[in-house]
Order: sequence, then structure tokens, then C-alpha cells
Amino acid sequence: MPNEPHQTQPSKVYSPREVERKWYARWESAGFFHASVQPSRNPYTIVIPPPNVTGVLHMGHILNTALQDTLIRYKRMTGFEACWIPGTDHAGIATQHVVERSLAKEGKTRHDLGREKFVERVWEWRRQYGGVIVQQLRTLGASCDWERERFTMDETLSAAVREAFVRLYEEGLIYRGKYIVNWCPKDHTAISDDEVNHTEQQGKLYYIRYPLAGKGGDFLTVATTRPETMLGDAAVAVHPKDARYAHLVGKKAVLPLTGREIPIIADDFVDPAFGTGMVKVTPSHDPNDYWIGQRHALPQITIFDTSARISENAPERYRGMDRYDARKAVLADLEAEGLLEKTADYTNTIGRCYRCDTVIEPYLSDQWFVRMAPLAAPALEAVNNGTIRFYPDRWTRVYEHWMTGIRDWCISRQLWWGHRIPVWYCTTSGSERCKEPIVARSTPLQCPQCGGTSLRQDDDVLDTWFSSWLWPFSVHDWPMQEERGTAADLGYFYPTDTLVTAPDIIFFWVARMIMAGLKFGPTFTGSNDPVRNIPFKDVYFTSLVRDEKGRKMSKSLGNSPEPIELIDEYGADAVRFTILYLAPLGQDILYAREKNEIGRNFANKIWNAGRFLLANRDQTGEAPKISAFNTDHCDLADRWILSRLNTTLAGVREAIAEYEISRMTKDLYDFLWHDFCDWYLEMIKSRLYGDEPLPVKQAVVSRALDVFDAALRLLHPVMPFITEELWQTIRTRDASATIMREQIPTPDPSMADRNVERHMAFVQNVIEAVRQIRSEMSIPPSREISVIMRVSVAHPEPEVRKFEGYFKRLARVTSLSFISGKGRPGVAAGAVVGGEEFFVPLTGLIDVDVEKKRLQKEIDRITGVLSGIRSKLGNPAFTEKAPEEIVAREREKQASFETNLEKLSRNLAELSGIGTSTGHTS
RNA sequence: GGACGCUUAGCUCAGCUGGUUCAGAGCGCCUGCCUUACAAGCAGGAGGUCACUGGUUCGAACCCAGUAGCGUCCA
Repeated sequence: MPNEPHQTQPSKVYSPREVERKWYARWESAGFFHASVQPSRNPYTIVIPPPNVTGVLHMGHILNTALQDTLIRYKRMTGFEACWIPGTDHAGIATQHVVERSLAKEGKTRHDLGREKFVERVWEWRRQYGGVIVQQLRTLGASCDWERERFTMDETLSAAVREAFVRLYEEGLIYRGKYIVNWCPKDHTAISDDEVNHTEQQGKLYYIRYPLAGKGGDFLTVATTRPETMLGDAAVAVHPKDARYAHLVGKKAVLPLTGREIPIIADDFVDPAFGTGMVKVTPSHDPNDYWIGQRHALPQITIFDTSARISENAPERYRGMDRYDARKAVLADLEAEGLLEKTADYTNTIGRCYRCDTVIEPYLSDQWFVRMAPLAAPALEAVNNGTIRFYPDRWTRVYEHWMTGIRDWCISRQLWWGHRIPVWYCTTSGSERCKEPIVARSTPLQCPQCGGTSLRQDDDVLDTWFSSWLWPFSVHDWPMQEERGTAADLGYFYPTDTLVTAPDIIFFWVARMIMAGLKFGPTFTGSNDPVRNIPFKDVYFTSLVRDEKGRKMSKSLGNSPEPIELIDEYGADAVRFTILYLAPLGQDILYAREKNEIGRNFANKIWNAGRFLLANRDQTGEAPKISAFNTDHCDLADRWILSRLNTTLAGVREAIAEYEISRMTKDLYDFLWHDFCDWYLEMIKSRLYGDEPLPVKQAVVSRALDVFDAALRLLHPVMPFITEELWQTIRTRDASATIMREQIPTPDPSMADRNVERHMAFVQNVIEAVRQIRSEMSIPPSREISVIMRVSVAHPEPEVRKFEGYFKRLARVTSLSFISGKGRPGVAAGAVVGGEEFFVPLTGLIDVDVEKKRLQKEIDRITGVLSGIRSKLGNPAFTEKAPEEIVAREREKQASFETNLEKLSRNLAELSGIGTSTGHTS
């Protein structure tokens, strides 16, 4: 079979695998994902939060990608030039780890290779494995503009990093200095404050005695959680107002184990209530002590090396010990000298490296920083004044809180993989004027001061986020947009419209992108207006995906389903639908793989609706189309489904505008499953399978296809594959046609019809009441029943006759007849719907006692509701204060319930007259 | 310690601006059905003091205050 086999009969069960593979390949090769500058259309742009190049798809990506793709596809189908720019992030530490691990298998370290060779090796790794995650995004159906794919280490994106660095440096917003930073002793690099995870742990508080200098036997006691750092102590501090110790200030203590004399100082920072009210001060190994040290000009004694082992600045006996061994040794020695006064339990928080979970060490070292306050001010303003909006809104306050207390950003990392800091030092001469670092966009050839050619580049690389924060415009090649010919794209697609991301990177990334947009935007927008320069207008903060026990999904717990397996088992459409259905805006979602049955079953339902329509189309044919919706030979069901479709169109539009994607999926689900399949398709069967003339049947089929067609388009953004497959199948399309480039219909008020909806409700209620009688009376479906209705002014006989076919098919009623006056048709079950009384006569079948109980139950229910209404209306406060419409509505309700009650009671009384032993179930 | 969020049926969640036969859906459970699109389905049913306490209001699942439990972020 060289060609695709002609599908004669689609299978009963939808199998997504081939359908999905087929359509994605066609879409991509046809260039349907590509967007370009279209002056006649408004752009709608999203930049993907670039996943780590080492990453594999996890549940967070599934949610995030499903959301972005839904937005992009919806916008693409509603008149926008929708552009979704994909890419990956070079992920400094993570990627370096991965490659180091692979080296380790060869028994090598990166130092064996040297920096240059190692970086080559990383690139090699990236070429080989770096495409995994973007392939996985394709599997999910992501309609990214792959022609625009970027990598944060690409040449232009690297140029962006240097440009940003140089500009900030020249403005004095980047500086280098020796400060306490968060040091990861395993990765041998500084990390920023945000990259530290704080966790509580059960620790100890040690009370240590420091002898006073000169005085035999006198000592003071300090309390600390980290006794080993005492080797680097530079002082003991007390609070200036602490009367207990005032006499000691200015004296000296002898630091045990080292014999060094250290001063006793007074500083506001000391909490007199903590421990003894005396603290040891270690400027090199504690951020607070660092600042005390600055204030009192204390020496900085660094007693750890970069692996957190005791260095040569400590007494010889401890050198080379790691920090935990050193703690034991120090404690043992203090104990031996009788200087360990006591030990108490103490809960404290420790910071861990977000990458490797190693306990971080506050460490004094030379690092590069970005001055944040000047950048933060306008970025805060843009969010506070609504130029940028957060969804859900409450994140605004979190953002505000952080931005107002923001600290400078440590951007240097002691890694090999990343953007090398564009700073060089002259090594030609040691002269004073050559000490200034040379900061340049491209590698300088000589020292601008002395002209010497011996230059050394700074060893450090930049924090990965230092490239990520430029992403919304670096993807358009800033600052090289002119030479790359992408200036028009940058002008058209920037600012982006929506950013979809997880709230845990609000500080790492979201806030910094806003700063970068406002800072660098003027260089390419030519405007100082924040509205032009912000990187995005809306930020959607996604849910956190948890397991069914509410735990965060994580690799170490192994509680996350493998997304690719999920897609394989359930289909991408089902996985997408399910997660969107489960993810309300701003709430975490509890996820378990079986939940994907929601999406799978829904896909299957739609599939079978399609099969049904297809079979009828082939059998009956279709009436020629005259407008968007065929309106020939319309009856109640037709007008109703059009009205419902219109409501759904409006609901989806509204939901998506508010980013309530979960509500959108629920609207679609309810419309397609319940309105369309359960009611509408069932109802048109009575005409399709009846004696209607062919043109009527053809009009019915044609209209049903119109509605289905519209519903498929509306559903396409959520379930792209199955909707394309069905859309292509239900009607003949051009070879180049695709649902993803079709338009979603706009809501049309002329389609809405309250009257029709009311009539339909009556029909539905009658059908449900009959079904209920059937079920409660245990009348099998095979058993024929008839319905006798008491006609009234509200629903005269000819009116109700029109619905006869529906009653017959949907409630399996064989005959419908009418009575007037007060009589009743002997032994019969009865019900009242919308004030209308009807009976199901079942002489010989019905158990009168059962029916009496059934009636009584309904009477009790209505009596209850009525008494509520009556007491409401009997309350003058209500009738006086409540709005008139509400009161009128209550009166209507009262009247209608009273008639119902009256009819049911009479029915019950008459039934009792007939006696209790008449009927038996046959 | 501070900020924010959540608590509705056995489970997962809807419930918009306080008022519609307001207490809903899906799953699970019970009953009956292979009714010519679908058993991954159809029809019917049981099941909830809307966390607790108080307040505002003619009227509260919904607004306010407090309490408890859970969760997240920050210090």
C-alpha cells in the first residue's frame, strides 16, 4: 500500500498515535507555525520560558506548554498574527554537571581537559542531546515558530549579554567587590540569594567560654550554632545598651584553640535576648557578621577553602578537615579544655544549593554584582500601575514586597560553561593606571592604557539568568537586529503579550525581565514609554502540579508520571485537555495518571460523534450550504443547539480573556458532551431515521455538520490533533487547508433565543420525568409505554405534538395522547413538569404503593421548598427591602409550586381511591 | 515571626456581582441497559450542617472578623 489506505469506516475507539504524528509533521512542513510581520494584523506574541537544554519534559512543562499553545492557537484563529518563539536555556550549573558526570564515567574531571576542551565537550553534548526537550514539545503539539528557535548561548544572544553588561557597567550599575556570597562548596561557585533554598532543621546551640585577656579565670560565654567558625572569629559583640556587659566593651578576650586576642565590641545588631546576649563575630563566614566587621573595621579571617575545608588561616591541627569534621574536632577540644559550657536543642534554618542540595556556605569572595535599586524602581511601577498585569493578581503583592527590599544581584559564577564575563585585565605592566578592568563588547587586543597586548580575561562566567532576563528581545537578535535583518520583527513582535510561567521564578526571571525590558527597551523601541518597553503585558502564573497526595512532584520522590509515556498511552490531546481541565487559575493541581481518562474519554466521545455524522452524511447527503449555518427546516432542537453554541462561543471568549482556561475546557466539555451529543444528536435522530423527505434530512445533516465544524474549531486550541483529523474528514477540504488557520466564529446575538431554550427545557424535563418513572417503576426499556398529557393554555396540544418525536425517541414513548378536564387515566404514574400534568398509564404493571411513595416524596420536597418561599414572602422586611424583581420571582415560584403541589396531591388522592392491591409487577 | 492562599459529596474540583427548583460536575458507588456514533458508552439513583464561631444583611457557600487545619513564599 504505497498510499495512505482509504479509510472506509473509522474505528469505534479513537487511537491518537498516528493521527498526532501525521498532523504535526504536516503542520510543521507546511510552515503553519511560522509568523511574520503582517502590518494589517495585530501581533500576538509569546516567548517560551526556555527549558534547560539538559532537561526532559516534566509535568510542569506539560501544563505550561498546553496553556501557551492554547492561547497561541486561539489567537491565531481569531485574527492575530500569533507568534510563539521557542528556545532553550544553557543552564550553566546543570549542564556543566551533566557533562562532568559523563566525563567521570571515563574517569576524568574537567580539569583533566582544561577549560577550552571542556567547553568544546559541552557544545558537543548539546549538539547530540540538546534537542530532546524541543522534540518532546512537538509531541505535545506545541505550535511554536521553530524557524525562530533560539539558544541562550547563540552568537546573537551572547552579544546581547555583553551589550547589557557593558552598558550597565558604563552606567555604574555593575560593580565588583569582595562580599559575603552564598557559596556552594560542591559546585565551587557563588549562587545568588534566590538560588538558595531555606529549610528548617534540628540543630544545636553551643555555649562556649572565651577567657578574658589578662585576667586569670574570668571568661565570657557566647552562643553559636556553628562552633567551627570560631577559628575565624574577629570579635565578640554585645548590644550597646546591654548593662550586663557594658563593663566588658573595649576589653579583649582570648579566642580559645587559637590563642588570638580579639576585641569586645558593642553593636546594635546583637539581640540581647539570644543566647547569652554575647555573640562571636566571624566577618568572613556570616553575612551579618560581615557587616558588623565593616562597621568596626575588623579583620576578615577566611578559615575555609572553596570546598569548605579548613584552610591555612586556622591552626594547623584543623587544616584540611571538612566543616563537619572540624565542628566535631573543635567541640571535642573545647570540651577537653572545659570551655564548652552547655549544649541546647535549637531549630534553625539552613540554606541549600537549589541545584545540588549541598548546604551553602556564606563565603567572602570577589564577585560581580548588579545594583538593583535603580532598575527595580521603574519595574515595580510598571506592575503597580497596571502596565503589566499579573494573573492571578495576588502575585502583585509578592512582587512588590520583593522589589522594595531588593538586594544587589551577584552575577558571577565560578563555572566554565556560560557567558564569560566581558572583562579583561592588563598583565603587561603592573602600573597603577592599568589596574582598571577593561570592559568591552568584543575581545580587546591591547590595553587602552599602556598599549600592552598581554591581557587576561576574567575567569568567571555570568549567571544563566543574566542571559534569560534579556530573552524577550534577544530572541529577535538584539543588539544585532540590524545586521541580522530582524529589526522589523523586533519592532512588530515586541513587547510580547503574555508570559506563562511558574510562580517560583517570579524573582529569578519575571522581575528581572521587566527590569531589562525597561532598561534596554529604549535602545530598540526608540521610546521611553514603559508601555513600549515592557517585555510583556500579562503574566500568567501557572499552578503547581502535585501528586494525588498533594506532594510536589520531584525526581527524588519518583512521584511524577513520565509525560512521554502519558502521551503515548492517552494521546497528547487527552493529556492537554486533562491538565487544563484540572488546573484552575491560581490553584495547585493534584494529578494522577488515571485522570487522563477524562481527556481520553472526551476525545473518544467527540470521535464517535464524528463517526455518527459521517455515516449520516454518507447515507443521506448534505444540503448545499447557503450561509455559515444551514437554517433550512429548523426545529426546536436546531434552534436550541445554535443558541447553546452561541452561549459557548461567548463563554469561551470571555474565559480566555481572563485566562480562565479551566473554565474554557469545562464549557467545551459540557457543550460537546451534554448539549451536542446527549441531546442534540439524539434529537436529530428522530428526523434522520424517520419519514422526513430527503431535503429535510439533508438540511439536518448539513446543519449538524455546521455546528460540529464550529465546535471543532472552538476546541482546536485545546485538542489540536483530533479536531484537525475530524475537521478534515467531515467535509472535503483543499489540500492546503488546515483547521489551525481557520477562524473561530464570533458569538452572534441573533443565534441566542431564550424562548427556544425555555421550550427545550420543558421537553427535556418531560423526557427526564418519564425516564425517571420508568427507572423507579422498574419498567424495562423494551416495554412500550404511552404518555397522556393534560393539555393547558401554556402548552396547547398542537404545540406539544411538535415534540412528539422527541418524547418517542428519547423517552421511548410509543404513543402520546391528550386529555382535558379533570379526569385521570386509571392506574397511572404521574408527574408535573412546568405546571403540566402527564401520566404514564401502566395498568397491571405499576405497583400503586410504589407510585404513591414516589408522589409523596415529590410532594414532600415541594412542600419544603414552598414553606421556604412562603416564609420569605410573609416577611415584610423582605417584600419591602428586596428588589422588586426578586420579590416578583418569588411570587411566581410560589404560584407555580402551588399548582404543582395541588396537582400532585390530587393525583395521590385519586390513586389512593383506586386502592392498593390493584397492580402487581408482572 | 510576617505575608498570601486553601477548606463544598467517599475522592478531585465548579459555584462569576449575595437572590433562578442553589447546593452542582467528573470519578467512585448502587440499579437497569450491547437502544443501528460511542460499554472509554446510555439511562436512573444514593450521597454534603458548604472547616468552626460570631457579625453584616430582608436574605450568606459567597461579604466582614476571629479560630482551627493544610499549603506556599518571605524573614
